[in-house]
Amino acid sequence: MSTNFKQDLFAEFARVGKALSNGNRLELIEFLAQGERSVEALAKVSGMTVANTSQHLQQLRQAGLVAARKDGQHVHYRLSGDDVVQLFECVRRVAEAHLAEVTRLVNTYLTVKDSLEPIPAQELLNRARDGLVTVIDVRPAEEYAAGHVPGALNVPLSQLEKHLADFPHDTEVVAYCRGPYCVLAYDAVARLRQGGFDARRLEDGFPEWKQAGLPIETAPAQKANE
Amino acid sequence: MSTNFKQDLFAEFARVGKALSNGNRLELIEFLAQGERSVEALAKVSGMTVANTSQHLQQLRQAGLVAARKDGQHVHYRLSGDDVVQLFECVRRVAEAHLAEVTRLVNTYLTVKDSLEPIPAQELLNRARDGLVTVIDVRPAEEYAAGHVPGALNVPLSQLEKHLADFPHDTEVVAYCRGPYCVLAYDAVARLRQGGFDARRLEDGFPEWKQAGLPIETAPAQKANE
DNA sequence: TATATATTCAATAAACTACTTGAACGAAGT
DNA sequence: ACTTCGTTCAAGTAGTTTATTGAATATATA
Repeated sequence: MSTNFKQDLFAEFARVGKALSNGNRLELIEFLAQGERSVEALAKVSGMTVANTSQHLQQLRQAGLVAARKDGQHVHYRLSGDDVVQLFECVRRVAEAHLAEVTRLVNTYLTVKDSLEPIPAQELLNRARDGLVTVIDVRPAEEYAAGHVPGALNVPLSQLEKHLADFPHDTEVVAYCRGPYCVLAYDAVARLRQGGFDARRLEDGFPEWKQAGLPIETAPAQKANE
Repeated sequence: MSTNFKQDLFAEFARVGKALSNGNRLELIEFLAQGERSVEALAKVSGMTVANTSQHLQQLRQAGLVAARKDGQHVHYRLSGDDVVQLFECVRRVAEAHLAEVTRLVNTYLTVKDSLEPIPAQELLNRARDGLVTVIDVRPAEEYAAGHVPGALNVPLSQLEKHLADFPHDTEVVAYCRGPYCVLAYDAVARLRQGGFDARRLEDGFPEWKQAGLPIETAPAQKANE
């Protein structure tokens, strides 16, 4: 009886693990870490069919990781708490630390990574206070609107080209996006450097920034495309 | 190509999730959080056959969560890092917070839980410094030897009865074991209270204590069964 | 060298998971 | 009432995981 308790309990814990056991679901979690999303938006961004996406969301919900809100004919999913972001980051950190294949992948695809010397969050915060740096958020406008680093300009990657002239050449430009493995910021920094800017990438992305308890801004403070 | 990177990467992360997707494996992780163990010991404690245990350990190893050391005819497994303990605790916390079934199970089996008012780790540390409390570690001797709360007496549950007379009636007695859902400390506190002692349970167990960065003692300081 | 012990490997059946397809449902707009 | 749209459900197939069993491997002991 008391021996069943533990097994039953751990079987419940395993439901959380099971929810994390599929790459597509992890990708959904990562997108949901940016904010609430409709099924369609999640399907589009993850490259799955809508039906397939719906089923995965169902599984995430049964494991308690996401919650749904119905609004008209749309259903908006969101992570059920900040602890889920933390859990995701825990998984990522363990995989980075102990799976050789992860480091191989990172080295293969992100060869630039080392040469770009990412800037730690705390350091960016200090410099931004002194106005020594221009911060740009290269995520889509909706993700920026849901929350961003204070004072950051929203310059979606697609519009970077247009706004190159707006950036100062005398201060450093720091770009960030969805997370440490989101390629948006990598591409942005590469382009900026090509244009002669002193550009760097923020270590990690917005969810990690928020998770670390650093200040955030939810109102769209500045738009680069005024 | 850059789109494959993310999928490949997340598929790797999912291997970690997959390792966590089975209750038996989670139980193995919990035991390994106490220290190194042989396959046989793990099989015994988890109630699985040795072959079955070996296979699950294999999977944990492929996911990078455990590492093995061969010593004569024994193979000793251990967690591959403290980050794995943290990951396990993350899973547990999320399950506790978002799965109704977990709270139901806890309320069904551990009805005593609320009435025992567990003592937080930091508070215990403060009181122990002032000698206001007797701390007992009710885990088996080998787990105690691998690390324990400084100054704690090792009184395995099986020997509690014998040593009841050794405990003081004028100071509080605090018991701890493997973790928040390990029943050893519950049983010990129940027995002690029955004997008229002022007994409480430490919130969480030894792995959580260690994980919190609190001081630990590895040499067997005091034995209750001298 | 023979034998016991600890662990892993291999083969199997039963159970489960992922993805696809097409239909069903319910809310909004015409 | 009818159509459209976003989402979910249901059924089917291919592939994967689990637990069991018995054999294989390797290390120590006699």
